[in-house]
Amino acid sequence: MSLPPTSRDVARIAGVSQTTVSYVLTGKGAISPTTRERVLEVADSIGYRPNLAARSMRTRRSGRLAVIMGVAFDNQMRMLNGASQVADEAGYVMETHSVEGTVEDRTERVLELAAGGQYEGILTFVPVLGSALSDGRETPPVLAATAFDDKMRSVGELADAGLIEVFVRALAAAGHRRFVHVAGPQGFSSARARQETYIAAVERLGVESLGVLGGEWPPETGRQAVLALADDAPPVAVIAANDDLAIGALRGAAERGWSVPEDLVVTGWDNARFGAYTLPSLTTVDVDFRAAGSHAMRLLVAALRGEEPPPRGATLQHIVWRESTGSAAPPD
Amino acid sequence: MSLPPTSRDVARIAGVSQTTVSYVLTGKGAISPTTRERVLEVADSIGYRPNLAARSMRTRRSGRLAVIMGVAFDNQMRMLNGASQVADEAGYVMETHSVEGTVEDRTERVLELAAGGQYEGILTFVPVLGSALSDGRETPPVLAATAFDDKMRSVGELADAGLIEVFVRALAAAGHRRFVHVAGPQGFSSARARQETYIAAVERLGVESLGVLGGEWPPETGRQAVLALADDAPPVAVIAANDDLAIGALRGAAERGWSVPEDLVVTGWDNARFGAYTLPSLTTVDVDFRAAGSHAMRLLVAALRGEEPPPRGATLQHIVWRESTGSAAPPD
DNA sequence: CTGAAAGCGCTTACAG
DNA sequence: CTGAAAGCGCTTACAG
Repeated sequence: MSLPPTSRDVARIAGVSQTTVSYVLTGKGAISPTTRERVLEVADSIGYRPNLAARSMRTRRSGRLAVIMGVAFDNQMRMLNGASQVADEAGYVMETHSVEGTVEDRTERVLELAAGGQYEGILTFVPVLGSALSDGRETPPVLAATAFDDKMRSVGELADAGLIEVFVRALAAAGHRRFVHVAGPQGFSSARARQETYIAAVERLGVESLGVLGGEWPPETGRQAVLALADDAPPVAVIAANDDLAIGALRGAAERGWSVPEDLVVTGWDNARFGAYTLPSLTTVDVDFRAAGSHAMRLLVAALRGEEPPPRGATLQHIVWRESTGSAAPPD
Repeated sequence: MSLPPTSRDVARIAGVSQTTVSYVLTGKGAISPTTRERVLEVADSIGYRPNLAARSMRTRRSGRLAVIMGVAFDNQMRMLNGASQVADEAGYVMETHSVEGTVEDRTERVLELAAGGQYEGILTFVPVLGSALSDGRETPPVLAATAFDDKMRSVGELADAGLIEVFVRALAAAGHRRFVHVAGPQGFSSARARQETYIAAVERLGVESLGVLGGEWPPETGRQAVLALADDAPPVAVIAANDDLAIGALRGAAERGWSVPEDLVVTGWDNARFGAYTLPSLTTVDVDFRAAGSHAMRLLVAALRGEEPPPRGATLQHIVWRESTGSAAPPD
């Protein structure tokens, strides 16, 4: 139960000053190879590891970046991967914090973290109030990697729902005249954007819409949406807000004896792992969450260095046409 | 770009000592309501927030717990939920760190975190060398919430593969005589345990095994495994190491014109969201990852308080029988 | 009820 | 090439 060794212990044992130990460990100063060797040996033998809190208090540099995550989104893992790699390459350690509660709770938590002096920069994957986000050269910078409502700044790629219109257009071109949207919860700007894009698209193309169903993310919602359709609904095109809803819709169709893609076609969103293996396989939108995470972290690192924000790079979304939409060809 | 306010700033503006500010903010000492009020007001007005690094250095208590995660496992999110809630209730802040690299890299990272002085306890969801784990009353305690190999201590529930034998037994009782296992990567003790349990079970029951295929987690591996079976393999029971492999197997069966559950039956593991909606729906093992996370965190909190480790509670796994195994009844 | 002072474990001018 | 000393922002005996 003894206390962990400090740099002072190393110094004493090695017969040098604390200064020398510090120089050896940080690689600064000019230390003779002999001394250096001895210090390293002692440090290793007594298992010395620097106390990061003390170091960061002194240097006002923690070398640490925080990512704020919600607790329930699988896709965050992929964004995390991308962000983590960029942070690594930039020489930062990235930590993640999970937050729950209301948007006010989450905002408060982010403010605490920002003021806690332990992070040089913060990236949030969950929505917080705009008041918590940086707009200038504040320290530490706080950036959001997701878009949820108009009060928040955001990198925004993930809320882009333009491909919904491409779905509707391509299916209309393939002869479909009747559509329905199975929406996600409207608290998510991604879900809202998809719904709005759907509504605008059916109107613009002059095809019939049986309306907007759903409103939650789980597959059961997709299943129920299809079970709720009128018996004479087919042929109908189901535009689902994500792949979970879409697989639920496939199941619902089978339960009603409707075959896909003859009676019903289905599109999803997210390119979940299972989508290529459903029966029939699922047409969807591949979202490069990893790239979204990378890009968000790159923005943070650029802000940290006072550099220009890097350009967006290639688009993060593209349609993956599979069996659930039959022969609806990509429009080109 | 000005520095954040310190407790010294608050003291100066409020016309009191730093001591008084500290007492007000920590709720210790006996401060008059008037003074208390004024300090709080000033602190709020200048947006003061305590520097946690300084506080923790002084108190040697950070109130913070770290969870170490790998980057690629969806199920971790659920474990995190459970752990987070327990930490919260126990009055700790929980942070997560993502680690990559070899087991040595990860071990080193855990050791750094343990020695960094910023956490009162550490829980790892990814395998690390046993040398990084606590066995006694070390500070901070480091516990593992997952079992990967014999060198590591672990809470272990997640590596329990006993239900594989229940699958084999129930399917044999329903008349199945030919089995095959689609394994996960053997670097995971969960995958290895399932494979070993499978091998022991087919042997004990005297049923035929077509062998062990697979060796990776993605659905494509499951599909390939079924495509690799001999034409005269059916009727065959496919015991897959997880649901991703199982949905791949379903797809492979369809591609070969084999119907499920007539020609082929399939079992999965994990109770993924999609499993109730595949065609046919998937028999699987529901794993209460949230409870596993809760329990692991409870163990950590108990260690922190010097209390006895809490008992395991109810089992975390149970079979969910669905369509992919036909009429194989649970052996109640 | 309040304050002066010490010290947590580091790093970094500065002096030699 | 090395060391003595100051100080990062807090908390906490201790004194009054």
